[in-house]
Amino acid sequence: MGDNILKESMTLNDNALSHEDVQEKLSHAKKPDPHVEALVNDVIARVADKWTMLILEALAEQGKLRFTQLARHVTGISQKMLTQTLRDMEREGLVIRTVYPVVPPKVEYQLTDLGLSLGAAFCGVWVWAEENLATIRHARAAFDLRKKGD
Amino acid sequence: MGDNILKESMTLNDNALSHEDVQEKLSHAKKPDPHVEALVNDVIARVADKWTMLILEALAEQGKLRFTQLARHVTGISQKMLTQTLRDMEREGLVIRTVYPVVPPKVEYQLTDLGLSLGAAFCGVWVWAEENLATIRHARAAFDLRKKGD
DNA sequence: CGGGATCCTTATGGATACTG
DNA sequence: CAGTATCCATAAGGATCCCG
Repeated sequence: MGDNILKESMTLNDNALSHEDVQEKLSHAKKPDPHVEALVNDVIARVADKWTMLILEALAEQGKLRFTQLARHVTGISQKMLTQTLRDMEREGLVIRTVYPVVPPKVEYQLTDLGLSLGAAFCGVWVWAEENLATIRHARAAFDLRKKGD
Repeated sequence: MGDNILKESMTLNDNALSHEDVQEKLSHAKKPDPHVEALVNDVIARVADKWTMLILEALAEQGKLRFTQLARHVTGISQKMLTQTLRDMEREGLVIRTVYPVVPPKVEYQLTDLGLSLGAAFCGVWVWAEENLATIRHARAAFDLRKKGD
C-alpha cells in the first residue's frame, strides 16, 4: 500500500482528459466558503515560495540534512534566506530542527509528516515541470518572436 | 474515464503512508541531472508565484474570464500585477488572450491545455492546504508560544 | 558550525493619471 | 474596458562581520 504515490500523480498529466473534463473537476473542487478561501490562499502563498519549495525538495530527497549540507543542496541560496525560510517552515510545522549540544554546533533538519505530505502534494507539480520544460521554452520563444514583430 | 482526478490527488494525503514510504518515493522521483534540475527549479519558481496561482485557480474554476472579472475573482490584486502576471502566463503558454475588436474593448482569458494541466498538478496542493489549515494554525500558535518563553 | 545583527541594494508592487 | 506609463514606498534579499 502506498507504493504508487508517484504513479498516481503522474496520471494527472498523462491520461487523456479532455479540456472540459479537467475543468469540470477543478471548478467543483472547492466550496466557495469566502472565509476559508482567504486562509487557504494565505497558506498557499507562504508555502509556494521559491526557497521553501527547493528546501522541501532537498529534504524530501535526502531525508535529513545539516545546515551547511542544506546550503549546498539548495543552489544559490544565501545563508540568510536559508535560516529565515527554515524558521518559517519550522513555524508552520513543516520541519523539525534538532540541535545537538556539541562543539562545534550540529543542527539537523528533517521534514515532519506534514512537510512530507506537502512534498507529496507538490510532487505533481515537479513532475509537471519536468515534463513540460520543452513546451514552456518553446512557448516563450514563440511569444518573444511574436512581440518583436509587433 | 478521467472522472477521478480529484480522488486520486486526495489519496496523496489520506492513505496511511509511513514516513519512510513516502520519502522513499520522493527520493527516487528525479534523476539528478544537474542541468535539467536548474531549469525545473526556474520554471517552478516562476509558476509558483502567489498571483499566478490565484489567477490559475480562478480561470480553472470559471473557465473563461474578462480582465475586470478576473480582477474581482482574484481578491486584492492590483491591475498592474494582474496585467503583468497575465502577460507572463501568456508567455509561458499557460493562458490564451483573446482580443475582440469592439468598443469598448473586450479581452478574454482562458487556460491553455498546458495551463489546465498545471492546474491539475496544483490540485493536490490546494487540497493539501485545505485539509491542513487547522494543523498549520495550531503549529504556528505552538511555535510562537515556545518563542515567547524563550 | 550555525547562525544573529547590520547595512545596503534591488526587486516588488501599490497608487495615480492618462489613453485608444 | 483594458490596459500603459510613471512615481514612489516597502519588502525581499545579498554581503559582510561577529559570536557562542
